[in-house]
Amino acid sequence: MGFAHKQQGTTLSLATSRSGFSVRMADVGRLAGVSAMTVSRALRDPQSVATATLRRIEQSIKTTGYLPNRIAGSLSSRRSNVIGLVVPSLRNSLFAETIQGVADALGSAYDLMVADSGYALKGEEAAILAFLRQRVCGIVLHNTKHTPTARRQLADAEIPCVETGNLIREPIDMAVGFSNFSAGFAMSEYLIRRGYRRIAFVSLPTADNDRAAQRRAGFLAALERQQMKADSRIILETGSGLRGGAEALVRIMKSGRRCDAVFLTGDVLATGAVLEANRRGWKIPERIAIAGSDDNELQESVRPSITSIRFPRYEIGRRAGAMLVERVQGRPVGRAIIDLGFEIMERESA
Amino acid sequence: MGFAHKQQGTTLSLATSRSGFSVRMADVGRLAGVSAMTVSRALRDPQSVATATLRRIEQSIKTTGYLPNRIAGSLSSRRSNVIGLVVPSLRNSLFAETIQGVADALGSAYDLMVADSGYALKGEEAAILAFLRQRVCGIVLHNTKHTPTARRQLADAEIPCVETGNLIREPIDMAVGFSNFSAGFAMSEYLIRRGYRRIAFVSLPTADNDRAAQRRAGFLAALERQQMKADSRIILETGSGLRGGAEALVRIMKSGRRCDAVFLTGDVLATGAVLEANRRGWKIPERIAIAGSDDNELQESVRPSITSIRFPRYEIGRRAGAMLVERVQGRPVGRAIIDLGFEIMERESA
DNA sequence: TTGAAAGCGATACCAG
DNA sequence: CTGGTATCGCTTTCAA
Repeated sequence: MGFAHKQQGTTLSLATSRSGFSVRMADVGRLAGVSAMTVSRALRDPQSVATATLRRIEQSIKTTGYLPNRIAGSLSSRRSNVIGLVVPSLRNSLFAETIQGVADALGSAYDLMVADSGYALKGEEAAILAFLRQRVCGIVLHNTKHTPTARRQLADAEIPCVETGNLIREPIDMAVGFSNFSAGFAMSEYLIRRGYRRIAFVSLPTADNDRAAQRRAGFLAALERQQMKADSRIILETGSGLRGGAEALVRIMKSGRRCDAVFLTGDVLATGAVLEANRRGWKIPERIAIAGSDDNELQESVRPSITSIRFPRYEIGRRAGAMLVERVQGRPVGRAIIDLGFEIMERESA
Repeated sequence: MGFAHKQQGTTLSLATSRSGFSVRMADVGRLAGVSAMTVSRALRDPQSVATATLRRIEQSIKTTGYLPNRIAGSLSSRRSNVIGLVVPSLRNSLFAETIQGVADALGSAYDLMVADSGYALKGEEAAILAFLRQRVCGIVLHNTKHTPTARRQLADAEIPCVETGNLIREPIDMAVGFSNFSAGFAMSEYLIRRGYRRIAFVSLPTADNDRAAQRRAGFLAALERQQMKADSRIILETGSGLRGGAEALVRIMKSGRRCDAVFLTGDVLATGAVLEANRRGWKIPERIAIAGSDDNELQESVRPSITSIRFPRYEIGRRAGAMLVERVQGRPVGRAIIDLGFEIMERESA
């Protein structure tokens, strides 16, 4: 139900009748012998109030159990303290890292609203509109591809916005992330350096996934640079989850194509492949080497442990949140595009 | 920065000068030849407005790009459309399931604010206070243990509140979850039924974790019922993560105590134990059987696959969200305590 | 079916 | 250092 249900009497019998919920600034002030205005100041800039007054106000807040009404404050100041975050999915632990990073960066001064796009551009657009109606003071998007409407609304709103994940050249406002192209390129080079010559590539469907598409592009670019030609028969897309990785590996091994390594990028594909290889008795990396991405504790613990790319997802969230806060507070932010890079974790599988 | 930065002229040059952000209801009304009041009605209850008027208003909204200001609406109606959710951690995929469930239940009519308690009661209290300041219209807590202050504030606030997870007898308001005691009991009985006689128990530290404590209590109760006495030397607590499970298993195996099965409950402990057993060549379940909880895709895919308890975390979130919405909308909610149970997934490891 | 007036509970701005 | 007054943009309430 709504808030402030109690009767709104004009007098205030202290610390008894009302819950802190329906106490207003004026009530706190009355008890402290000052106006609501002074209470407001005391709360937001204690320095600007005489110490004696401040003490009385603090006491008054305690006895009344006053809880500031941020809705009123936001309306009045035309500025909320809520930040909105849109991720493709709330249940995916990849994004969970970033969410936690953003939350940590906000601290106690800002609150976090979240929504998932359901991996759909239209979903993201809807979430953005909902946030704008709530007059969030900043937005973090996990993605750099958006509908035209979303871009326009965001620009019109004139609130700071950070796009995270796949770095692009022309962010709406700010961006922090890494280059999927570089990541694909780097892993490809790593495998070549290790002596692998017939490398398969597996990703989630690239049609609606610019990250996967760019990693593949990077992968191919690295091959080309080494004068190696890609075998399109062992470049595939697969479903998500451990199963997706397992199936892809089987398809490759049964394809009849020569292949000494597989780079599976995205989600837990590589783990699925390793588990499947273990089940079938295919020796890793002797029979087939395996490399992955989106590193996590599991890839480190499974046997053989998986060589993979680590993306700084938590750090991305933190930086995004921090940049937003800086901007909201009017402080200038340095570079508007931050590349946090990635790291190749060398392990047993490749 | 804040919202509505543009100049607030009194006249409105259509669809040109202003962004939808600084268009107010009155502006929309003026263009449609009605008052702001009628626009408000059209938005919240289209039926109550003449169809011709409605059409003009819709048109006007489109051309002006009007975006309702929920802050003003909430202040005026003394009722927001934001729901607050507190989880121990945002990065843990266990809670991510519940978060997604809540978000899905809210649909597009409500927005979701999240905060993490950092696994601390004080942290939860702080998050609750922040939500109350934002005047959320309902709260979901992932946990049933709270500080006295938190309980009091929540009760005073008189907003609906759902506690999820470990079921308790006396919820602040509503509760949905499962019994950790029953879960521990059930798995214990399962193992006994399968013929195991010397069963070890591993959990995260129970000191600040009522769920773990209750699962252990359930485990012990089941042994007792079978006249089996527990061997306190193989009842341990361990750190979190795959490593925690691995270490616990090693401690048990090297303890010199007889032991034919281990029930590791919480997080990914069981998976860690299985991977460690594989590394050391301890045959599962012949040498040692292993059972877990918090089932996930991984436990199903690892070899041997892990027998474990599946908790309906997504469903819990959904129900919690749905109950909240019902209550916020003033509809009566049936039972205030819902037990969604759990399921034992029989697999190869025990 | 529609509108005018009076809030909602804070903050901005200007005085004192 | 403190207070009065006018908003902020919408909804409630009552009247037409």
